[in-house]
Amino acid sequence: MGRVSQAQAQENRRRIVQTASRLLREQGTHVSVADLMKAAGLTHGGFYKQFASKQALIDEATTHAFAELAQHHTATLEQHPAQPDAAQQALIDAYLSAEHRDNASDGCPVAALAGDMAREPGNHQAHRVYTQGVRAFADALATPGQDGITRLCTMLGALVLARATKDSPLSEEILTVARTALTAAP
Amino acid sequence: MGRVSQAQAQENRRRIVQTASRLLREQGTHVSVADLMKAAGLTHGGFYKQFASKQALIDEATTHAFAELAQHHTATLEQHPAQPDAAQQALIDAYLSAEHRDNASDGCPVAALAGDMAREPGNHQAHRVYTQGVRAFADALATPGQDGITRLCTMLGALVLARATKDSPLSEEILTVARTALTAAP
DNA sequence: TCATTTAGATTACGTTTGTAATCTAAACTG
DNA sequence: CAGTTTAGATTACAAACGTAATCTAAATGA
Repeated sequence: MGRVSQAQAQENRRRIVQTASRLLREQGTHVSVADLMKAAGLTHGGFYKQFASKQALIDEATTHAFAELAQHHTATLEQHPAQPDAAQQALIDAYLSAEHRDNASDGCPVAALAGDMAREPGNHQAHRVYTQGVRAFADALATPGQDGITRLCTMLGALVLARATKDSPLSEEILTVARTALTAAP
Repeated sequence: MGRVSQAQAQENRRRIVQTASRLLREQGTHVSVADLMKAAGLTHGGFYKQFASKQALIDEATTHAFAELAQHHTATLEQHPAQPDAAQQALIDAYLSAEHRDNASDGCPVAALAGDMAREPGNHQAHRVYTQGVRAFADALATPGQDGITRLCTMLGALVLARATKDSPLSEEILTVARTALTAAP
C-alpha cells in the first residue's frame, strides 16, 4: 500500500535479488518479472522503482550468485586447513551429489546459467561475472601439477548431463562414474 | 495461397522439422512458432495443419537432430576403418573445435539442448530421445578399458563452457586444454 | 469436368510478457 | 506538526505468445 521505511525498502530489494538469484538458476533468464516479484512477496508493478530493467536485476542476481559460490569455495577450503587435496575432494563430492543435481536453485551458477550465457549477446555484466567465475572455479580446482580447467569441464559436464537425464537411471550412473574418475585422477 | 500438392506439403513439413531442429539448438525451446514457420518460409497460421502442437514439433525435431548425430558418428567410424582410436580422435577434435562452438545450430544436440532438458518435466518424447542419445554417445566414446561417460562429460562440459565464455580468451583455452587432456588419456 | 478436399494465408482469440503511469498512504524533512 | 517525498499497489498498454477459426484457391478423385 503506502510507503515503506528505507530500511524496509532496502531489505525488500535484497530479498528480490536473492529470490531472483535462485529463480534464475531454477528456471533460466525467461522467468517473468511478475513471477520474480511474486516469489519475493511483492507485486510486479513496484519492480521499476528498484531496478532500471529486468536485465539490471539479472546482472545483480548473477553477481550475487557468484559471490555466494566464491564464499562457499573459501569456506570449504578453510574447513580443511592445510589439506588442499581433502578440500578439493569435499568440493567434488558435493558437486556431484544427487542433492546438488536436484537443487539447482541454490547450486552452482556456472552449471545452472551455462545455457543462458551461451545464447545472450555477451555485453551484459552478468556475462562478465560469469566468465570471471569460471576462471575462479578452475583455479580453485587446480593442483600443483595440473590446471583445473579439465576437472571443471568433467564436473560441470557430469552435473549438466545428470540434470538433463534426471528421470533415468543413467543420471545416477553419470554422477557415480564421474566422481570415481575425478577421485582416481592425479 | 491456395492448396499445394501432397508432395509439396510433405516437403514443407520436412523443411519445418529440419528448420526447427536447427533453431531449437540455436535458441532453445523458447523459439516461437511464428519464428519457426517464418524461417521455414511459411506463415505461422498454417502450422496446426501439420502439427498437433508446438511440443509435437519439438519432439519430432529433437528426434531428427539425434538421428543426424548418430549418422554423423557412424560416418566418422566408417571413415577410419579398423582404427577405432583414430575415429574417436577425429570425433573429439571436431567436437572441441571453434567451428563447433560457434555453430550450435547444426552441432551436437546433447550440448545444445542440455539446458532445456534439465528444466522441462520429462514426460515428452524429446526427453526420452535425449536420454537415449546420451547413452549412445557415451557408448561411441568407450574404449576397451574405460566406458565413455567420463570422456563425454569432459567433452560436453568443455563445449558448454566454451560457448558460455565465447567472448573471452578463456573460451579458446578451455577447448585447447580439454582437447589435450582427452588426447593424452589412456 | 465438376464436386470435394485441404495446405497455407489471413485474421482473431485470450494470455502473458516487459515496461510504465497513476494512485495511495506511510516515511521522511524542515 | 505540515508538507514533501516515495515504495509499493493498482491499472494500463503494446507487443508477442500458442492456439484456432475462417478464407481461398489449387489439388485431388469421381
